[in-house]
Amino acid sequence: MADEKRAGTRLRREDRISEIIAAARAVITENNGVEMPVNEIAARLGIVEGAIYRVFPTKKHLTTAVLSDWYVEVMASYEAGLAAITGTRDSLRFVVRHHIDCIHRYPELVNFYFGVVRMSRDYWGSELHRLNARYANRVIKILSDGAMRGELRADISPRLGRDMLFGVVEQATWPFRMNIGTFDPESLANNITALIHAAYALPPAAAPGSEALAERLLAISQELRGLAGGGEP
Amino acid sequence: MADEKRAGTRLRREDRISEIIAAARAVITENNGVEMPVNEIAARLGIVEGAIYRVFPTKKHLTTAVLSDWYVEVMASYEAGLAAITGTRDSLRFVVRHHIDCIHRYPELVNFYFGVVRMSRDYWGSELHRLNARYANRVIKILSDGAMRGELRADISPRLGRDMLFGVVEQATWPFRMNIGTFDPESLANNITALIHAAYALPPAAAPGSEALAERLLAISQELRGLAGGGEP
Amino acid sequence: MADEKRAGTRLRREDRISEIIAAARAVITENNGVEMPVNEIAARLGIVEGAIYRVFPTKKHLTTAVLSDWYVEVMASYEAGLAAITGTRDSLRFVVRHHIDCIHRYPELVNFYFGVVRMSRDYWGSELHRLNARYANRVIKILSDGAMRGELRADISPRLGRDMLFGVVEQATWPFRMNIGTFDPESLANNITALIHAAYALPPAAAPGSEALAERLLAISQELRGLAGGGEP
Amino acid sequence: MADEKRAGTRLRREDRISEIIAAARAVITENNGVEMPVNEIAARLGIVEGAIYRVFPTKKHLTTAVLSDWYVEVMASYEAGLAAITGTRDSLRFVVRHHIDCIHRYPELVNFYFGVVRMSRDYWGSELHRLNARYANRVIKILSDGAMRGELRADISPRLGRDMLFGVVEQATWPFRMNIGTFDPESLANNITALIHAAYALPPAAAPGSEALAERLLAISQELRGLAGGGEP
DNA sequence: AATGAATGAGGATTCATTCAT
DNA sequence: TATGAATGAATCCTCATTCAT
Repeated sequence: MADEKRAGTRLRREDRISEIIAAARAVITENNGVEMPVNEIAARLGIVEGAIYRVFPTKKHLTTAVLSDWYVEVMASYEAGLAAITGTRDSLRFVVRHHIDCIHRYPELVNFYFGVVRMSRDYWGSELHRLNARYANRVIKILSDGAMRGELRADISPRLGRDMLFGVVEQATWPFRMNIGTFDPESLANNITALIHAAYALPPAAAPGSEALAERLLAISQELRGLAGGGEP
Repeated sequence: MADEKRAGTRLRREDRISEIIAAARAVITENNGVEMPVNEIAARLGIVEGAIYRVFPTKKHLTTAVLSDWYVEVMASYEAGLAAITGTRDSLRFVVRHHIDCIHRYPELVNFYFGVVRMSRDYWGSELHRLNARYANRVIKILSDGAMRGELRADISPRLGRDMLFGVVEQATWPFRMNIGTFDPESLANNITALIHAAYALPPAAAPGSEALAERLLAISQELRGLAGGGEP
Repeated sequence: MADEKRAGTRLRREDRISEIIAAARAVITENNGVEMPVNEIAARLGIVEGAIYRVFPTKKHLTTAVLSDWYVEVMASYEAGLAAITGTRDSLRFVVRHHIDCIHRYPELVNFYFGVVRMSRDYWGSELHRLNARYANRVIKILSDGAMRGELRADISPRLGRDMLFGVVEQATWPFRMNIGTFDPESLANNITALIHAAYALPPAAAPGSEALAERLLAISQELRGLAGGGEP
Repeated sequence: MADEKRAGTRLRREDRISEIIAAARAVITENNGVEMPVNEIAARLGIVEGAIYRVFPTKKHLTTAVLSDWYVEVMASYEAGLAAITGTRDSLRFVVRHHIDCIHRYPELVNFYFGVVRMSRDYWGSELHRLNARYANRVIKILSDGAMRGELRADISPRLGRDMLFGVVEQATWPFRMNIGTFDPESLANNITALIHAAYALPPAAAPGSEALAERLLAISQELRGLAGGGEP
């Protein structure tokens, strides 16, 4: 596991940073996202713990580095993908699918984020919190744009839609993240998208094609038919 | 913090158990649901740690006792309330409201449950997991009953609805649970209920007057066109 | 395991003593002779630990009671059996077989005796030590009687024979006592008896008919040769 | 007991390891081979317990290190000595003497080995068990070589001889190891060697000069003498 | 005579962080 | 600048024994 031979290799500061971050990520993965002991990171690199503290003054700094590094990676495809999509529903679907895929690929990092980082005292206002907001708030934008264009309901805050989206994904993938279940990304994404979209669809009262409307159109058409004096079908 | 005076009070086993559970709950609360050190519990009661281990063989046993005790408390009003409600939407609303109120009253216990217990290796299959399932699966029943009665869509698993409900509540109450925000239980419950209900409402495709209605409107419009005598395309 | 209902049954002191001893023995067995926690004894009887300390002032007293009780049991058949045997070899065989059978039936108690009791600071001079001496010294008697009758060598202390006998049995049954092997009492007893007997047999130098006998045979053969009148080499 | 002055001395890892092993050995000795508390080891070195765990992940690792280190020390003279000896009896004697000397020099370590290590659940198959087997099985080789050369009996497993040898030494040195007696290594070794050798000597039935045979030969020679009518001796 | 709650002195182990070299 | 040994404060847990009731 540890690379016993190369201990003490002198690296440029940047390389050492990336190396540590990569090792830390591996350690998180190994520990199922439950913990990230500094000594395991050092052991994995064949360096001593002190060497890590020379680069990262605190474990929290390292943690932040690891996760924001990961965010950068994840954000790239996320924002690029979103940029190429216009429709409301397609955008939602993209976000859902992207998030699900992300969990599918990095369940341990996600667990770490959910269980350790997000739970900590000073997460609020931290860099990671900002990154997460940037990630999550794209959903707010999609929903509020949809509302502005008259496609989606405007009576319920898009923030709640954001919470619903990430909440349902988090819950639905829990057995998988706990190693006691699996899921099919494709169908899960489809179903969640359908639910979110339906939840934010224009409410029945306003939608063309509600039952009441149908009745009224029917009535009108019969009246017209009567006016026209036309024969039976 | 500790009640220095009453150290050594001789209690009946049952009373000691309740006392320890209560103290443990207080310690969880004090620690914002992040941890529950045994020594703090003992200190709070003015007893030694060993006295706790005489009653609970393991910290996990104590944890389970604390949370299942809490579940019992919470379940009482939950199941009673549900029993008194019939309609799908009302039932949903009740669950949402009840869950939200529960978080509103016991944010630290909820944090503890989410961050510590549910994250642990052996939660799956534990007594707490069963209790939680009993709590959560009422939503599945509501949604599938609704589907069976033709009120709700049947094309998406009610399990996802359950995940959506608890997921959105968990997300939406996060700032409050982290002590950095507030929320209004009433309006949050209303909005979430509306979203869930809309999400599981019969989708346009299934409503009388979606495809079928479109066909009929087409036919009517053509008829009208005929009545009007016009010949343009 | 514990007899939950009968807690607090008021017993005559003697009955309580026997009960505790029996439970302690069972606890030792359950723990493979490694330990004998007082709380397990109490739990097994459905009484409290204090009740045990009312009868036995100290755990050591209880331990002694358990083992001397066992010794009494074992001694009965041991001394009766020995009384009925006269020959040196048969006596040895009886002791060996009896000891082996004892280990075969009570491996955990033997482990407890070997590993816990015999290792303790104050075993020397204790009641158990005396009992053990009484048990073991029968071998000394057998060997010294044999020596006095001229059947066995007298040049090596019979104490060493005793140590050899009990030592070899202890070693040879170790895998069985550790739950990682088995043994056949019959053949093991036979072999050990043979070894001990051979070890203490009159050594060639002392036996009528070793060196001396050889000399005499030589003389006789020469005499015979003379009688026969022959002259060949 | 603790060397208060030199606390915190910064040592090279290797030196620290040796130091800890040496201290652990001293602690075992101090405790008569009954226990080896980690805190006493740390106190003796003027370091904190954690410093020990940085080097030995587990108390069991430390224990193994201490004892295998000791084995190495003991093995050196053992195997060298054995290599220089050829005869069966001399080899036996060497092993017995070596083992006795070992107990004479390190009674507490031997106690620790017998009472703590060998009694533990996972001793079987451990490194120490292998080392011990290597040590003990030399006796098997000596005895089976002797049997193959026709010097020793082959009808009883040499394994039993090994058990007899180590068993009798363990028993015979017990009072010394318990600090309640002494012994003379030289004569003890001689006697034990004699016993073992006699035990495995070719059994009387096959040996020239058994008593019965001697009697019969005597009878025959007298008869012959009578027949010959020859004069008195 | 009996109960059983409570003690207290350990014991092994973990881990982020510091600091002498 | 880099090393890596050492820290120290926790943490969970055990168990023979005492003593108030």
